[in-house]
Amino acid sequence: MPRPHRTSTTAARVSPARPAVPPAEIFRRSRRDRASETAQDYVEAIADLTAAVGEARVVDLARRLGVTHVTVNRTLARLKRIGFVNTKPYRAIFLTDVGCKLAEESKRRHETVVAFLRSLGVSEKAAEMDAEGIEHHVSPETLAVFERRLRKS
Amino acid sequence: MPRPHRTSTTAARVSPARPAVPPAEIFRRSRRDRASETAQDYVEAIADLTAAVGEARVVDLARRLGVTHVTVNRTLARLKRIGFVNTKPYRAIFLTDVGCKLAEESKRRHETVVAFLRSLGVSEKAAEMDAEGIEHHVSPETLAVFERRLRKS
DNA sequence: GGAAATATGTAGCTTTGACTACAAAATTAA
DNA sequence: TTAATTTTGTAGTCAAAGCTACATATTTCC
Repeated sequence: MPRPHRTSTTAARVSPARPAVPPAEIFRRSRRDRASETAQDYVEAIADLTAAVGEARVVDLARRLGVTHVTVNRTLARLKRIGFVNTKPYRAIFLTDVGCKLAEESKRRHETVVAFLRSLGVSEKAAEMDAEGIEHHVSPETLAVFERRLRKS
Repeated sequence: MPRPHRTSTTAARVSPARPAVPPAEIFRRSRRDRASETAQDYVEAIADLTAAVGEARVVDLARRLGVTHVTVNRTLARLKRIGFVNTKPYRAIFLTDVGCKLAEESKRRHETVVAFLRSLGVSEKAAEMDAEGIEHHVSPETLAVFERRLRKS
């Protein structure tokens, strides 16, 4: 016979554990972040390409992001629906004002994270690699701490 | 009339840009990381619960992770398929040796990231929140840097 | 101008992770 | 020993992000 059931409340009380930071909330935020990661990667790539070669096109994005052009198309459709980009069939992709703002924020965050890691002695390669994942999970508070540290060094 | 096409190679050459770290590779790794995040979150939660209350059960995991029990069930099926957990209907969930090892690594990484952020002056709440997302993207090199810094302080 | 090359688009499939609604098993309590 | 509660499981849906294969535009180049 299996072990006894415990009521929700009891179970919660039984594990007072350590620092006592909300439980599920943390994971919920983490998941929310994940949902916007793709959007940020795309608008950033679009901004970069536009700045570098004058326009962002599907193939360029596909190459840059390491996915097929089909995936790019599908994702762009979503970004258009959300209001981050403007697209017309067979034309270059443009950011909306909102998308542009997001791209700038993302870029700033990305650069801050890279610079911070570099300042700690992390290699350029690792800093770039890690930053790509980390940047999406850095809260304003932590970002401010990174920036302060950078100014000090 | 739309703009001229450029060949792949040309496009690549046109943007020598900054540090010159591979392009698509970075995003590919980032996506790979994302795929294993869930697994790590689950095995860590299972290990924690087992340590705290003697066993990990579906409802507990659901509460902890902030999802429904259905989601937990589906994910556990995948983790079982991959070989991280052992489950039997209506029984508690156990980690395999492999799952256990992963849980330990994850926990260590998590704690290191939290401690490192705290040492910089980030609040406990923000440190916990950010670490949950960040930990999955910290390379061994960067982790080592964090640890070295912690020992120094 | 027309053929070849390149880019873009569409159809259809897969996996993951999330959900609601409903059904069945196990535990607790009366 | 039932009845109520709680837990677990199952069916079926959805959206995101990935893919291959095929079709259509556009550009380039001879």
